[in-house]
Amino acid sequence: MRPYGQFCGLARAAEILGQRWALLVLRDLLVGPRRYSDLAAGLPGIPSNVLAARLKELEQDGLVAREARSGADRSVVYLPTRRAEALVPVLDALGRWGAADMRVPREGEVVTEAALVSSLRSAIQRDARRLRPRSTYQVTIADLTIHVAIDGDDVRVAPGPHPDPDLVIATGPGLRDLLAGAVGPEQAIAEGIVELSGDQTAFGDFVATFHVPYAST
Amino acid sequence: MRPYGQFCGLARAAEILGQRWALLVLRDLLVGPRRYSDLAAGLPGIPSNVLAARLKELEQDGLVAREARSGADRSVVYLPTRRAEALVPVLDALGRWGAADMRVPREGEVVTEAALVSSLRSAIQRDARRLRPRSTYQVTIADLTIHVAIDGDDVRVAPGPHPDPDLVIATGPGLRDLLAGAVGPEQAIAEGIVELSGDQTAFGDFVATFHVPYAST
DNA sequence: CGGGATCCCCCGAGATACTG
DNA sequence: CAGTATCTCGGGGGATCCCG
Repeated sequence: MRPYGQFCGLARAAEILGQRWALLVLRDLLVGPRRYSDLAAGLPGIPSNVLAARLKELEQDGLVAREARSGADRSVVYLPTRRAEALVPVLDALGRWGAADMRVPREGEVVTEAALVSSLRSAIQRDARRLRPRSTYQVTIADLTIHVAIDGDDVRVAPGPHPDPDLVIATGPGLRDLLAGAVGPEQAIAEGIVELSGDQTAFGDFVATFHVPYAST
Repeated sequence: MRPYGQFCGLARAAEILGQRWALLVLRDLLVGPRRYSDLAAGLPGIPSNVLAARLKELEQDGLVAREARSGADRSVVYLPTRRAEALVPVLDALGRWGAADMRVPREGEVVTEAALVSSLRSAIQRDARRLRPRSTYQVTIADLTIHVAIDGDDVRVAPGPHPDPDLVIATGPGLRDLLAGAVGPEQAIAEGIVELSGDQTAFGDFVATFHVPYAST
């Protein structure tokens, strides 16, 4: 990591986070602890040596901790430190900014589990008017499944299915338009952007809970 | 700019802002319009070809606009677009995060005008209790001079001297401790971290207006 | 003199293979 | 499973040159 030679917080941040793949490694770790091979699988295209180098650097910079699990499963697990967790609101803001002119996947772009979870997390509107105080959702895109559990102001987004979702939503990249409000809930249903099963009256609540606008101009 | 191949706002942001020097070029432009040579001078160590390449890419990405000034001074000026301005709160947060474990300059690190202005801007506490509703300050570090004008909740930080400052503050990298609250106003005076001239009673107001904490642990 | 373009060198990323 | 080893290649670092 070549230094910028400036006594400046932004320059220091850029030295760490400007490294190739660094932001995405952190994004994945901030969704939950990951093993080396989890990370490799969740970051299609990352060269193995680059992943190893990033993890080593991020550990040295105090953002990532290695935990060697003992016992039957003696794999190595990487987890974010408190310093990395302090980045969550920053990465959320960065992600929303980047999403502002992201409407349709480019050729060959994929959606990963961490991308989906962190996108929805960054989109949470805690003050949204809700139809119901508690609700649970399961969202599927291609072969990915995540879930959302809302309890009052507490909104949780996490990987994997939900044991007992009120509503199951199957969708695709068109979800982006829905989050931006460019497509309303009824229109999304009508146009087949989403397929619902379960308590369909909860869908409005789901849509109101998340928002990531498009760039104004 | 090699794509990450993920349909994800953070990945899109990383493709643009993860480029070497990109964040610092934007930081400088967000302080004010700059000519090519202004940028080169404000970013010590940036290779000329890299600056040219970044500007071209940032223009293509819709973050930077070129404006060819006509008339006597027919220089080219670069300015941030609205899309770049939407980054201001994000870069502020990033800079504060980076500053959280930045206490002392590393060997050879310098302070630039844009670094100083944007650091102070990101540190503004709009809800700070003030001794006086209006006040103006001039801050000098080495050969750099910037100024601050406070009018109620309106706090402005800009390059250059102020025509009629209430208080002139000469300081150095020790300003970092002051912003973090690790050193109080009186202590800063006593230890020679700052040298004041003018209305010294305004110094407490100045200190209360800006805050960038150190990392907790 | 401002605003770049060009050249060469080298590091770090990409790709792939291989090992404890 | 968790990396290291090796090779290639594009882009950055540094200096110099060029053009209006």
